[in-house]
Amino acid sequence: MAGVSVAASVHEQAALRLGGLDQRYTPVRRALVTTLATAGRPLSIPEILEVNEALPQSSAYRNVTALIEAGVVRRVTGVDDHGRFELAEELAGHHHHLACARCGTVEDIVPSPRLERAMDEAARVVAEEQGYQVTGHQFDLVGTCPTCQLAPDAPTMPNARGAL
Amino acid sequence: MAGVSVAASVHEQAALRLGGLDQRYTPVRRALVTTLATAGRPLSIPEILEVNEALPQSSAYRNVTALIEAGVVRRVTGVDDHGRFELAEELAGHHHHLACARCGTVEDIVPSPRLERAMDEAARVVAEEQGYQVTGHQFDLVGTCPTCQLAPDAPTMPNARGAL
DNA sequence: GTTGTAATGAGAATCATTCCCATATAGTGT
DNA sequence: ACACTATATGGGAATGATTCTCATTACAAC
Repeated sequence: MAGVSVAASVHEQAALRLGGLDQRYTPVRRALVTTLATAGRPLSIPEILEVNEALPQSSAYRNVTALIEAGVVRRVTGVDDHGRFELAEELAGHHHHLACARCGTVEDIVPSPRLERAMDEAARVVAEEQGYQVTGHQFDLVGTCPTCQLAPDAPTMPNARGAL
Repeated sequence: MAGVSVAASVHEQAALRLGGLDQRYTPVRRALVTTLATAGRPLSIPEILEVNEALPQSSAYRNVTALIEAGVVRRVTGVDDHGRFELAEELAGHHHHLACARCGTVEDIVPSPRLERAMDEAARVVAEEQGYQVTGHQFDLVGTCPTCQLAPDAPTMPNARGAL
């Protein structure tokens, strides 16, 4: 556990999926995967750049996009407009999110199997009624995080425009 | 829109909530509320401008923001980055969304009471574990809409940028 | 009507994200 | 190792949505 404590399978999967598109698993991409894998929550590009100081913005965007196309990463939309990114569920496991309406932070949560089943079923039924082909669902909770609960009363933060 | 078949109570509520913040329920704001109320799905600013041709962009953004602050409108984030807007649940009723991963369109759906109850419960449990104060949830389905299913394979549609 | 406050609209400014392109690097075959 | 070709990189310019600025206008209360 010197530098990176990321399961080897994650990197293998990433390399494999990129390879399928004739794309390489370069150092920059490996760094991105490592960053996302160790974060435990979806990160925005600015947050990724904070962790990888030498990484140019354009490379971050370009490679996150490449990883998304390869199915290694997925984009999460939270309370604000910032794109946030996390490893695809096949690599990180299925889970949901808890977003703070004040500061915009998003955390991972794991729902009960029962709820999960109910949601899957509901998804199928409702979507088929509309003629959609369902490819996934998103169940996100919105609230106020412990930190922001303590803060006096910042007016719902600059970021957190009209969340639920 | 002429005859405007929007429940009077919606406008009353809007006026009331704006009034509470010393803000007026002006013609522009009324037009926005009417547009959103009759759409039946969340609209992006470009879409709103399409319906209200004479409306300047800056007024649209400014007033949507004002309506959000007054609790009349809420922002919805779908598959792409476009902000989409709809009437607050207190005015339009609680519901969820079905988003097309291709073109980004978002439709309203009404889930079963059973699922709704399960989600509320799960929300409470999970959030309390994390010390959050839950204020709401969001259950969105992602899929491919009937129209996009027919299209060969446009790579995530041009819509992702402009209006619908 | 006068006065004060809020609203409007046109355009400038901001900010995240994407695009462009010249250079660097990995992978492959020799 | 050598050359060759495709992909990746990074710096900066371009794009596009959203926000801000400000002079002007409309409304409400006096």
